[in-house]
This record gives sequence, structure tokens and C-alpha cells, in this order.
Amino acid sequence: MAKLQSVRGTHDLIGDDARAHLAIVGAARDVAERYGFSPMDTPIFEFTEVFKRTLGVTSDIVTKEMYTFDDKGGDSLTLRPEGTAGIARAFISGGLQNELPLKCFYHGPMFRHERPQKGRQRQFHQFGVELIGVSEPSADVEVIAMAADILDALGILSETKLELNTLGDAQSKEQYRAALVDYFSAVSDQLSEESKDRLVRNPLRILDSKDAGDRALVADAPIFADYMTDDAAAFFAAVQDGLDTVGVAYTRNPHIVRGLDYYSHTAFEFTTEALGAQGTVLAGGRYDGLIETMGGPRTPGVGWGAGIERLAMMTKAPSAPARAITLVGLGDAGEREALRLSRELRHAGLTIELIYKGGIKRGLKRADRINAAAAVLIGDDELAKGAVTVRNLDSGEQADVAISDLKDHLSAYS
RNA sequence: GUGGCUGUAGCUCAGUUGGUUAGAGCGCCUGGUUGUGGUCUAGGAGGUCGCGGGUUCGAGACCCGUCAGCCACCCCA
Repeated sequence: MAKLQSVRGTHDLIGDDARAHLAIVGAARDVAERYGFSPMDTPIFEFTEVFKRTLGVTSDIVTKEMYTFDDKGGDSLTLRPEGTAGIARAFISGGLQNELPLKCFYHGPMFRHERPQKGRQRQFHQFGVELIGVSEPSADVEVIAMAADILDALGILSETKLELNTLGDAQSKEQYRAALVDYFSAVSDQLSEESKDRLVRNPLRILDSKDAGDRALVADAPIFADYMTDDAAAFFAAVQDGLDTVGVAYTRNPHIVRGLDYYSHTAFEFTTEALGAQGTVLAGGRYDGLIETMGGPRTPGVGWGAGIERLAMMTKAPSAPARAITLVGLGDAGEREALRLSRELRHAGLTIELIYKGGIKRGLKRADRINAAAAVLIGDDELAKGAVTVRNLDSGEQADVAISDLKDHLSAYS
């Protein structure tokens, strides 16, 4: 590191970029609260075991993408790569089992050691929701409908497509997996190198391969529907019926495979063509086995996570903040009065920008640059009369205003 | 982890087959205007040419390495 620079794949959020993130979180939160979800904030690092156990030891995230380190006490800790595991851990260790259903939302930074590209950073931000303790398909429907409402609130729902799939229950999943291994093993010499690897680690992934040769093989592969239990099929039918009922459009995509091992039944992604290769903007599913896997009581759950950076790339520029009024103090007495007035006027609800140094010219120039609505000139001439000069920066008109009337006069600008 | 493209001023970029003191626009600062912004105008500041090594009489340019950015693969939000 020859030069002071940010760590690869990390990014500073400045001004409008930071504003865009806040706007997305704010909009998502408003919708989530209307659905009866409450905020929840868990630590950004956990014992490594929390993620190893839940995400599946074969997943790429665990095997090569986690920021793991030993702390001074010798414990292995990991910066969270996603949000659900921490929530599940808090659910178990925090005694929340008696408050079912638990409906919560969260947002914050996540960390994954991947090669950066468009829509992908090593530190990125997610907004997510979890609904824990409800095994009915209406929970899946509600959580998906909320996602659609949030995208709509952000004005980008029409640019996305909801893709829906089911992974079935544990039994369906296991039988199908075995069938796939049988099928692909017989033709493994025709598979791409990557898919040969997938065959061992995660055969479902082969279904999602972009390799042309793989795709030809996938076309004749066993289909999941033939291996689904009646219960799993009924559940999926109920979810689809529910989405139809609430009016959320979707397309079936049998090749959607969630990357994290804890998913079962419903899996879904909101995708877009607008962001290049990383088109998934919000994704989630049902994870009925997760909490039990972690050592808690058997408790169902469903939720999703959304990439705030990806959403930000799709939303328009955030609405500009309120136009300010600048206070330009001239001379010692004027500067002191400007300082005093700045606080008084802010208390009155006005957006005040104080000019810290320089004369009137510099003050007005700065006022212009920040797109202020008006400038208040406070100098010896004015103070002698107990007044100030208010200049409308759009029209150029000026008015003498008594200091006692200033608050009322300026309120016309906001 | 693999591959392709790219690193020159605060920003966007130009820089000829390697040649003397590295440029432009925007932005910034100062003056024209001793208390009046935007427009105009005159001037000014600002550069380890990402970093390290090599080739050469001579490197911003060519070669190697490295770091970073972008894009794609992988994977994922």
C-alpha cells in the first residue's frame, strides 16, 4: 500500500450517494412498518460458527468469501456476509421464542471477499426482512408482497421481474438431488469443468449454468416436479394462489437455486436487466430448518435481503434537501449576530447555512453555489438600525427587515 | 480464484513513430466591483504522469511486476 487508499471493493458514500442510501432505507422502512415489522439490529460480526453452521459448509460464501479473523481472546470471529444468520442467532440466544411470530427488518453493511464488479463490492449494504414462526404459505405471500411494495415505493417495480421457484421440503430436495447426481454423473465427461465441480459440491447449481453444453444436458435432466412430495406441491400451489390473490405478478423459474443451504420451499428473486450481470436486486425464500440447525427449537421462517447499492443504481437522484438561507456576517459585530441568529432561526425550523469567513462577495458566491434561496446580510449599517438586509437570490430583490421580524419574513422562503 | 480493458491536475479527458519546460475544458483562488452572487473579463494556484523495477543517450508513451478501477466468468444482494 504505497498510497493512502480505500480497501479494494469498499466505497465512500458522500453527499447524494449517502442520501440515496438513506432514502432507500427510509422508504423500505415505511413499508415494512406498515406490514407490522419492527426494526432489529444485530452485530456486524459473530462467532464464525454462526455462519458456518447456517450457510452450509459447501457454499462459496463460507469456503472462500468470509472475512474471518481471530480476536485477542483467541475466538474465531467473522464479519457477517448476510443478515439472516445473525437474526436467527439473536432469536435463539435472546429468548425471543416466546414472541412468535417475530417480524423484523434490518439494514446495514455486509462483507464478502469477492472480486469487485458492477453491482458488487466487498462491503455492501442490505435491507432485509424476516418473518419467523409462521409455517403457513400466507407468510411467504406477505413477505413477497412487501418486497414488491418497497420496489414500487422506490419507483422501480416495473423494471424488475419476480421469479419464483420451490425447492420443496427436505425429503423432496434429497430425492431430487440424488436423481440429478445420477443423471449428470452418467454424462459427466460432457459437462463443463465448472459443472463437474458443481456435481460434487452443489448439483442443483448445474441447472443454472450459463455454459451452452451444460444447458443442452440440463434440458433433458430430471425435473423437480416429479420428485416433490404432495405436501411440498400443495404448499407451493398455495403460495402461487396467494400471490394471485394479492395481485403480485411472477414468473416460474425452475432453475432458481438459492446460494445458501438453509433454504427450502419458496425461493424467489426480483431481477432486472438494468444492472448488467448482477441482475438480482432482492432475493430470499423460506428457511424452515435453519433455527433447528443452529440448536434452537424447530421454528419456521421466511425472509429476503435486498442490495441497497443495486437499488440505488436503479433509483433516480434523491430529492434535493430544502434550499438553505445563508447568513453573511460582515465585521466582528455582524459575524457575532449571524452566529446568534443562526441558532435562533434553526430552532424556528429554517435551514440555515452560515458563512464562516470572507466578505460579502465570497458569501454571496457561496450562497449561489449551494443554491440558497436567500442571503441575509448583517453588517454595521444594518445593526445600527436593528435590522438586516435580506436578498432574494432568485430575483435579486433586497429588503430591509427588522431583526424582530426576520423569522416571519424568512418563513416565506421555505 | 480466472480473463479482458483502463490508471495523466479536484473532475472529465488530450498528449503524434520514445525527444527539450506535460496540455485543454470544467472547478478552485485573486483582480476588474473599498458592502452585492450568477454572466463577462484579466490573471493565478494546482501534476511523485497509480507505485516499483527494466530497456534507452532520452520513457507519460515500450517491457516486467505490483496496487487500484471498470467489465465479464465464478458466485451472489
